[in-house]
Amino acid sequence: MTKFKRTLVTTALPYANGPVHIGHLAGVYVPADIYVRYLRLKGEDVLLIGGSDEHGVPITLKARKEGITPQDVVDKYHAIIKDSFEKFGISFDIYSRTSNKVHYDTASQFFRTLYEKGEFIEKESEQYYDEEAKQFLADRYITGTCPHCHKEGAYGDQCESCGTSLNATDLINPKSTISGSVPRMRKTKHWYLPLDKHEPYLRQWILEGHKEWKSNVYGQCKSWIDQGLQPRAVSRDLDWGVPVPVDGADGKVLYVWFDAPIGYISATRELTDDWEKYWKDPETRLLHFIGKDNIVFHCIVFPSMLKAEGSYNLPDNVPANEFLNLEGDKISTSRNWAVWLHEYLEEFSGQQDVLRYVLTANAPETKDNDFTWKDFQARNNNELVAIFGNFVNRSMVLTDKYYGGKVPSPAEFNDFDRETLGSIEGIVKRTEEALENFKFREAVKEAMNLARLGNKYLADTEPWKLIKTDEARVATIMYVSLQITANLAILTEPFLPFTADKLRNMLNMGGADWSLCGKTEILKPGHIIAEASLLFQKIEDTTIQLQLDKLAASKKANEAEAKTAAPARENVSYDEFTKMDIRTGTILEAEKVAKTKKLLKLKIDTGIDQRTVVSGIAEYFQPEEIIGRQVSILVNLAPRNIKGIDSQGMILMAEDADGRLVFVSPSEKVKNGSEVK
RNA sequence: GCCGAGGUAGCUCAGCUGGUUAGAGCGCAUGAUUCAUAAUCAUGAGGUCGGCGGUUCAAGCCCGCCUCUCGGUACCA
Repeated sequence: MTKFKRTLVTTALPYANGPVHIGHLAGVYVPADIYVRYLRLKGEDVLLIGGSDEHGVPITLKARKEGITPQDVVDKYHAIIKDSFEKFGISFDIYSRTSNKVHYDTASQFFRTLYEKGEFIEKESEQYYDEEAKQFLADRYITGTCPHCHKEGAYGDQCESCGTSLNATDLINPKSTISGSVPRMRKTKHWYLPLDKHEPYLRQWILEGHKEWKSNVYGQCKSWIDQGLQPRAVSRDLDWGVPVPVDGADGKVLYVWFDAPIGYISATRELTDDWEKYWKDPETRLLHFIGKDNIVFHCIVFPSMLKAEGSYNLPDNVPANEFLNLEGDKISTSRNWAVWLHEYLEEFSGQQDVLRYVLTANAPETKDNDFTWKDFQARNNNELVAIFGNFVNRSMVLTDKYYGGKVPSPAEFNDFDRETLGSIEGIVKRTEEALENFKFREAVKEAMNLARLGNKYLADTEPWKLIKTDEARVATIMYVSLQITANLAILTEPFLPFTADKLRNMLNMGGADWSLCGKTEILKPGHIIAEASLLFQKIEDTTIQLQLDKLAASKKANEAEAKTAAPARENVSYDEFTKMDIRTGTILEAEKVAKTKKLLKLKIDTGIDQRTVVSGIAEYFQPEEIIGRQVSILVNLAPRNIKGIDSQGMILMAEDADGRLVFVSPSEKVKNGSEVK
């Protein structure tokens, strides 16, 4: 750390098509905020940069669906997100957005520099074009029948029914969602960033130069680099985003992944004229706080961009976290399985620090973690209330009772006093060390140990007994207790800023100064402290139950939705139907296709012949259990080679709401080759 | 299948380059205590460190095989 004079911390830009939830907070913003607050308290030069990511196709889709403009969508969510962060005390130096003019300028300029340096490859490819709307169609703008499960309404990039990721060109009967017309293939030109060109550098820089990165980050990078990097398109045919700033690029914008990380730079520019010092001076340390889904962008792609540009620093570390689950299930925006920050702020008004604490103590630092309301309650009641809040309250109430709220003059310290005061420094040191290594879970636990120390000190010295016999001794005890309390008011500031602030007010001690941390005469004898009020409140079972009920309702709504059958497809004529030759057949042999997860190779007696069919059912059936089974098979489907095997036909399956596959078979045994009609 | 990250006490997690009886917090039990939001403090119970095999004087840590979870990737006619 000594080689750096200042630090620039960026936080992943939340996508402005919805509000933010506890997963965002736990993985990125709370750890970044803790880190930055700590550095600031130490008087270091540090900036915390954030902003909303406001481009990309999902936002345009959402706008279309709601009949408003993309700008309306991002305005709405940017405001909600920004407000949530502010209220949770995420101390951004700036929280900006990528629809700003500064960002357009910065991103264009960045693109132009790379363009002029010849850092891009130009490639032409064929893509769907909507002739009515006169625009190219992003994958998401195309719907059609899924080539896998044959459900209608699959998107060009993914079928939501079977979950398969698709190429738009694979869709059967593609349709533009913009005009409803049938799109045509048309040539289009795009620019690509040749990541492969940067591979040797990345290999050296990360795999040799940054072995200290977290194992999840390092391993992920190694995996990507070893798999071989491909050129990545940096532009798209779309009208929402930063226009590609070269001639002949009408209707093209920067692809969102290229545009978004430049948002970090734009935001810094917007904040200060001195921005280059933070981005280009090698004595500045660049840190990206992100979730694990962003590792490849921040460790491979963005550094390649910065390297290609030539004048920027590359990140010194990328402390990425894993994911937070909620009550055992993946957090999901679309399924409304989340604790939304704007809702928490209303339902737990004034209790931001409780959530900050729980998310820090249980942060997904090394693996995915689970957030449960029961744990939330327990940590509040047993740790914040019982250990921290209680100790502070005890020392202050006793001081008030015995000394009218005035810090007493200590008599001589005995060994136990000295030992207690002496161990403060160690706690501070261990907290600092954990913080500097991005081990926030450990850091907050260590900070809480200071309150534990206080409770033990009081229990062992028992001033409430001594007050009757040895007043001088009590003065010393209260003095020591108050010094611990004062230390807590500084030490907990990065984690629990609202509480620490309240505590410092109670102690009349002004702003936090980290250099006092570990000192044992922060509050001088005679100093007047204010009246004690409780730092934390107990959370009752009923409050927790309310939250659990809310989640249960969400789950129920999801289930109801899953039960609704998809609407019927477009009518077909009888002739069209009879083109499909479906027969009954019997499975003679079955074996797993090597090196695949889902595929079984089946030999079917169709009554006409014996043929081989590859079927994606291995996740639901063991080969031996289906031999002899009668099935329905589409026998005149054009053959296709899958994993080196010619598959001649398709077994018909019914898919249950949970994705489980079930054979569609005759209810009684019939002759093989019987027609299904 | 391949790549990556994990699998350590009921729960959440530490365990440095392999080295004495494997640790912490919460929960649980018992005792102490009453200044404090029935909070606190002490003590204790509880683990074949995912499984099997190997290297070593010595393995949670190294090697091989297997298994489960999460992520990436291939595959689903």
